Amino acid sequence: MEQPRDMASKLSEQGYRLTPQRLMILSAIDNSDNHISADEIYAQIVAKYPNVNISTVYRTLELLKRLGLVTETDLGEGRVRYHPAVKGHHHHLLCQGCGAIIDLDEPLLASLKNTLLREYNFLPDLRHLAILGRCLKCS
Amino acid sequence: MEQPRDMASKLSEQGYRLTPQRLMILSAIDNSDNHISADEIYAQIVAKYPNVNISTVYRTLELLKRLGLVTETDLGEGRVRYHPAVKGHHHHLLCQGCGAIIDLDEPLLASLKNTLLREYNFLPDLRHLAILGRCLKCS
DNA sequence: TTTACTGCAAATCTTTTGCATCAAC
DNA sequence: GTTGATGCAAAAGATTTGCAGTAAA
Repeated sequence: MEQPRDMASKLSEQGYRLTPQRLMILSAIDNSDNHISADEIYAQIVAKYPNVNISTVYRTLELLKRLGLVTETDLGEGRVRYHPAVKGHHHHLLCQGCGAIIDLDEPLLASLKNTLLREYNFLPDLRHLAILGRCLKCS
Repeated sequence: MEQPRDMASKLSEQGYRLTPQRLMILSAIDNSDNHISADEIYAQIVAKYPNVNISTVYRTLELLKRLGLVTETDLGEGRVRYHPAVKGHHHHLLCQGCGAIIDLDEPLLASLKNTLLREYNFLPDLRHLAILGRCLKCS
């Protein structure tokens, strides 16, 4: 199995410049346990490097998306969250009581995928699926 | 089976006023085949009644949501869509190629719901679920 | 040296809100 | 006549963009 090269190497391999801003954005994304939003990335960086701009964060996220290095998830919060594509695709259970985000394993939805293909001729992209509801504590 | 009374009657029964703006908003929602967004409702009304304001649309949608008369769906378009609750809950397949919205029947996801309950102690609210992907033509 | 990348400011887009007026009841 | 609903204008929050200067290669 090939060791996944890190995002910075992939950027420079493709001819994109490795600026300090990009490196900080990459590490913020990579170090985040949960999925991180643009302004969380920004806040984390501004703390150490006060004159980065949030538009740089958005432009970098746009680039990483285009290159398939990060994955975007819309949890219906009115903002979008990102996480590294190499960490694999998750499905998300978002508790509307306490806000907990539970990651779901990929195979669980395989049968749903098959059903949709078979009965609706629809090829779902389940990589960014988010399911809202309530966890045990909150229900 | 009780005949579902229309949204206007329910509003006035609950002591809310039936203004012409509200009636036009209600009929826009009710006549829309697909799920309709706030600015689509607004555009439709302004055509005939040029001095309605979009904030009235938002305030009415907020009210209808609170009363359970309309249902909100976030298809990840950066805006929210609405449809009458009496038309039942749908699950949505959104084709990212051609934009088609395919409605899915409720029972289809029953087994998913059961699995999430059993294995994750999570009670999903599947009423507003949207699944992105590609239809036969576009895949 | 070249030109991709950045910071800044301003624009966009959706949704929300304060406030004085207006109209449904 | 009351008070809830509206229009207007402005604010808010996320994201995008134009532009001139800067720095990675």
